[in-house]
Amino acid sequence: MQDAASFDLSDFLPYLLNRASEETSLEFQAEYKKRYGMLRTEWRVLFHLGRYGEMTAREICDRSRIHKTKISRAVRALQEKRFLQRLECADDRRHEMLSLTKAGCAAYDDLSSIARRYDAKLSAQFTPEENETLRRCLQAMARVHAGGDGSVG
Amino acid sequence: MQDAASFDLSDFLPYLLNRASEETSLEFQAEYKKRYGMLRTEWRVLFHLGRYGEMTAREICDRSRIHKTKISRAVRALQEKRFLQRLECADDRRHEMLSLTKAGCAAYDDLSSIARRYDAKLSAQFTPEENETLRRCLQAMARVHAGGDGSVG
DNA sequence: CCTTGTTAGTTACAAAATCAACTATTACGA
DNA sequence: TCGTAATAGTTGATTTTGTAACTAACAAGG
Repeated sequence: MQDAASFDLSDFLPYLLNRASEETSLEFQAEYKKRYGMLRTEWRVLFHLGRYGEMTAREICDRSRIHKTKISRAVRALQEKRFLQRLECADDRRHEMLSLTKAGCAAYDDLSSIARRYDAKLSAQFTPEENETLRRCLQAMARVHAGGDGSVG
Repeated sequence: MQDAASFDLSDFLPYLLNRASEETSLEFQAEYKKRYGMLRTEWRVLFHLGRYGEMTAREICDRSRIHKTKISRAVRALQEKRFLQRLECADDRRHEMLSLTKAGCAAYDDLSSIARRYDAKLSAQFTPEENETLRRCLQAMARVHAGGDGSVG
């Protein structure tokens, strides 16, 4: 244990990331939980559909890196809440196009505006340069692909 | 959904943090899982004891912000793996002092050196300034207290 | 001392995540 | 066109977590 004396848990990036993630998630999680009874995966699926338009479960998987079983259950839960609808594709009946209902769009509008305000509040404690660096580093580690296209349809 | 068109999921800090956290955890998680059959909480408890010396479950709770039930279960699991031992305090029998066994220390040495190498690898993709900023921002959001004392005992 | 309150830690039960196996549909190659 | 493989998605069994209720030990006031 001697040579590790200089290594503190708060110096370990995965730990810091995890702690920051959990702290910042809590406050926002309360919103979609309390207001819509949503789970985290449900919120994410809702967000993907609201932000990027209709897509299949598979596409949400690829973009979000959430496992397909979680997606499957979240989709069903959102459907039961009448927030999304499924439309079987005629050309390949393995696919189902998912899209938000009116109620789903309303929930998305509501939650995404809360998200934006919360993000602004978090960012406010840092300078623009710090924010820029922070997000760049996080994106590098997260391997986020979500923005890398134009399929906003 | 119109006014949210400018708000991308990859701009949302809690999301980015969560994604970066999960990505970076995976690789390291594989180590303590594969080599010692440990869960994340077990690794953290091990780390706290290895790094900061013997302490009670309560102290680990306070430092790590992990819930006491998780600590309780992790402690039992580590004990069953013969990585830690409990010693009831004579003056207050509600407390138990936890400390690592020889095998626990060995596991800590092994894993913490892997952790340090992995951290170095992650950091290597950024400049020193970026790293400094990244860690400062993360610590601000994580409200990490772990380093704020001298009780290395 | 005996009630009331507090702290440390555990346990029980419900909710959720994970992993593997499964169905249904399409694609491809001999 | 028949058999094999691949893809999309679901379901079930097992783990893991979270919430809340619980036990045990101490503290403090009457």
